[in-house]
Amino acid sequence: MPELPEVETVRRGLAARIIGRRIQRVEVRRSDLRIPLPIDFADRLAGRQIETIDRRAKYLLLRLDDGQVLVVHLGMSGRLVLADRSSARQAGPHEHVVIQVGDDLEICFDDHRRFGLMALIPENELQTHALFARLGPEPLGPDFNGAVLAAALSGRRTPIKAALLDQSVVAGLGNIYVCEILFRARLSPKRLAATVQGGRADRLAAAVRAILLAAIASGGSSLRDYVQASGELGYFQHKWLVYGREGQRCKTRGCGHTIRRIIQSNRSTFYCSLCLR
DNA sequence: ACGAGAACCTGTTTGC
DNA sequence: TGCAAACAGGTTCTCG
Repeated sequence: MPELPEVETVRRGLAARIIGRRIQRVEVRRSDLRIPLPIDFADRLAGRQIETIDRRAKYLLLRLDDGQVLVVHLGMSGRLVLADRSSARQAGPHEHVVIQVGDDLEICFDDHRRFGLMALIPENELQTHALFARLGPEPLGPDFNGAVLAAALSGRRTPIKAALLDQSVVAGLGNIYVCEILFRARLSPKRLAATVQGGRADRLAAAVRAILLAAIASGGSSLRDYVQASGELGYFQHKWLVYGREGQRCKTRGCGHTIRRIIQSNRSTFYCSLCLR
C-alpha cells in the first residue's frame, strides 16, 4: 500500500500522539512477518520510552530510550493505526502486533498480506543494516536535485519507470507516484533511464518533489488498505491524473487522448502516449 | 554486474 | 451463481 506520502502521513499522526510515551505491553499475535519477529521481541520493547519518530524511504523509525530503533515497513497492505484502549476493541484477524503505549492507547500493526515487517535494530547499526545500506537519497531532503538524479540514472539501460521504482536511485517512490511523477514531468515511462539528463532530469526531480509534497498535503492516497494513523482516509487518489485511469481521457488541456495501461517489470504503468515523450 | 521476471501472501474484483 | 483468473500501494531472489 504505502509509498512515501502515506508513510510520512502515518509518521506525523503517530508523532503527534505517542512521542514521550512508554511501551507498557506488546502482544505478538503472529510473528511470521516478512522478517520473522524474534522470540524476545516483546520483551525488548516492554518498558521502553518512544523518543522520536522519523522516516527513511518507506520505513518508519521509532527511536527508543535504550538506543534501539523499532523499524516498521508496511509492505503492500500494512496499516499502523492508533486505537483507544478503553473501548474493549476486537482485534482484527490480521492484526499481528499490538503495542500498548501509556495507559490508554494502542498501536496496531495490521497487514493481511504480510509483506510488511517490524524489526529492532541498534541505532548505531542502522546505516549499515541490509534494509538501509543501499537506499538512495531522500527525495524531499536537501541533497536531492536534477544533477543527483541524472547521475543515478546515467548508464542505466532500463525504462525510466523501472529505474524510479528502484529504491537505490531515489528512496520512497512506488508505483502510483512514479506514474503521476512521469506524467507531470512529461516523460514517457518507456524512455531509457540513461537518457534522462540535463533539463529532463531537472524537470523530473522537480516533479518528484511536487507530487510527493502535494500527496502529503492530502494525507496520502487511500485505495484499499491505507488509512492514516488516526483511521482517516487520505484523499490524494482524487487528484490522480493517470494512475487507475485506463481508458479515460487525458486531463491535459487540449489533449483528451485515452490513458493507456501497459505492464513494465510486472507492474501496471498508466500514461498518456500523446503527452509524454 | 545488470535487468527481467518470479516469488512471497491474502483479499477483492472481473470474466466466463 | 460459481469458479478461476487477474490484479493489488513492495521487496528480494533467481536466472540468463
